[in-house]
Amino acid sequence: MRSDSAAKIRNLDLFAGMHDDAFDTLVHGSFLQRFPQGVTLVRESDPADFLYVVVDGLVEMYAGTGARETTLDIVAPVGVFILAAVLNDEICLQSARTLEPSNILMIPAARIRQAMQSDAAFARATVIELAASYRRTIKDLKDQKLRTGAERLANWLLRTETEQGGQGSVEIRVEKRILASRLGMTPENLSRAFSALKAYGVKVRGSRISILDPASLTGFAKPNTLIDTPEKKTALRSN
Amino acid sequence: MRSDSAAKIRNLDLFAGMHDDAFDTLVHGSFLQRFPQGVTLVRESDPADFLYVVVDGLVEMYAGTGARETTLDIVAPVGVFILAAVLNDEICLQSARTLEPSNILMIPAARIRQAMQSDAAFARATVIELAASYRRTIKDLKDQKLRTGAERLANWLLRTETEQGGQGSVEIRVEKRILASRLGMTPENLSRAFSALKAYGVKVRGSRISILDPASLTGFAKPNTLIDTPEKKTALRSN
DNA sequence: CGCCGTCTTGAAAGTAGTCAATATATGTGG
DNA sequence: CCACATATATTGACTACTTTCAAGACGGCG
Repeated sequence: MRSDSAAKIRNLDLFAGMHDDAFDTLVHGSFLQRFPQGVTLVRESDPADFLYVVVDGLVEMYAGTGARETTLDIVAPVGVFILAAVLNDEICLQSARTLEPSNILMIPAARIRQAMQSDAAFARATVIELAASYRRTIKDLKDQKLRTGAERLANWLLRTETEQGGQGSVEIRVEKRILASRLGMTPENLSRAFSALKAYGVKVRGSRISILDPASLTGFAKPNTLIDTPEKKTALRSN
Repeated sequence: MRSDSAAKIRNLDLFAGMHDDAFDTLVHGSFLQRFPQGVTLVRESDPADFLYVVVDGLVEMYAGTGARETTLDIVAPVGVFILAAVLNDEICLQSARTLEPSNILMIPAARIRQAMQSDAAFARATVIELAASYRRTIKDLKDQKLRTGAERLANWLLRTETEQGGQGSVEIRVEKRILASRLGMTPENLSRAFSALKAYGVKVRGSRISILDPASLTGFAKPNTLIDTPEKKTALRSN
């Protein structure tokens, strides 16, 4: 593993408090591997044999039933996924595929569970990260149950604008059909939602969205602290 | 605290592995209190000062934005709620109110966090319970994003029939408007969903639902293992 | 009994999904 | 560099699903 990658991972909240030897044990059994775009890393109902860390790239978490399919999360560096399944030695509830060429660290599940036993700091960090991921999912559920598609989009735009530095515009980093799925709607419906937001000063040019009248958009979106405020810890996704 | 209540709590997966003295410390600072029906125990955006254990009764977890409101979970004995908020010392994302007269154990949040530090078995149990709760919420999110209202109801009926002993019928233990909210629909829509399920052998008489043709209902519901299978550990809810 | 809240049913409107056609990108090979 | 093939994005028409509003039915309780 290259040392900058190692440093990245070491600094993850999840691993930062670990003893050096426990961390070394974890990393020794692991693989850092490069995957091209569009590779399925995990399939739902697979046993969780590895904990995955997105070191570089972008990974989509998704799930389906027969015909329908939905995107549950998009994991950016440095993020973790299928932590919950690993900890409880259960099958995965979500599939994962790369949206870009990605560097992925794969840590054997058994080593993670072992580190939980042997390293108290790791156990505590895991609790904190797990709780944060859990709270993010509850927020997603509230977003889904309490808002219309256009409202979800409007609030996503406001959150993402802040996250991207508050420049009054948002760059969509994934295909719009994936954003649509993440927001719980069809691509057609996302297009229409963007059209509807024109009235509140939202202008679309390809993947670049301009927010010309933030006050107006906020008035429509009615953002809610208990849905739209990011959790303190951000470097984790799991299932 | 009465000794049967104490035993109940002691046997919760969350506390079962703890050392006796750590458990005693936890319980000593706690209150076991009886609340009438309809009492709000926690309001969303409150700081999480206590971990709550439902010893007897029934508690609704709900949340809202301005006008709209939705039920996120219904916690039965012996279940825990707002664990995630307690662990991360964050504000609650959900409100809680009693649906029945209930016995509730309130454990000061500081003691829980302290027990996390001092008792490794408790830390591990917390991870397992938290992961299970997290996975349940992901299942809820999938249920919500991938299914129509009638499908959610059909699958809920099949799951609940099994849970209640497989007698070919289901007893709804809460008001239908609360079930409707839990399933992500209006009361009117729940009524219509029940009507739609008549065609698959579902008969409604008050709160008693008969499943006359399980095969037919299953055919409509298309249950999915990755949504409808209960997590191994069940004695926990948190936020 | 009679009041009150819940539950059900109906009609209308709003919201979202499907299907089809067109437009816009993206990428490939000539 | 262009033409083409392919995939994504948008738009329109239609259908399906869901909510809202309103009225009536049912049921529990003083």
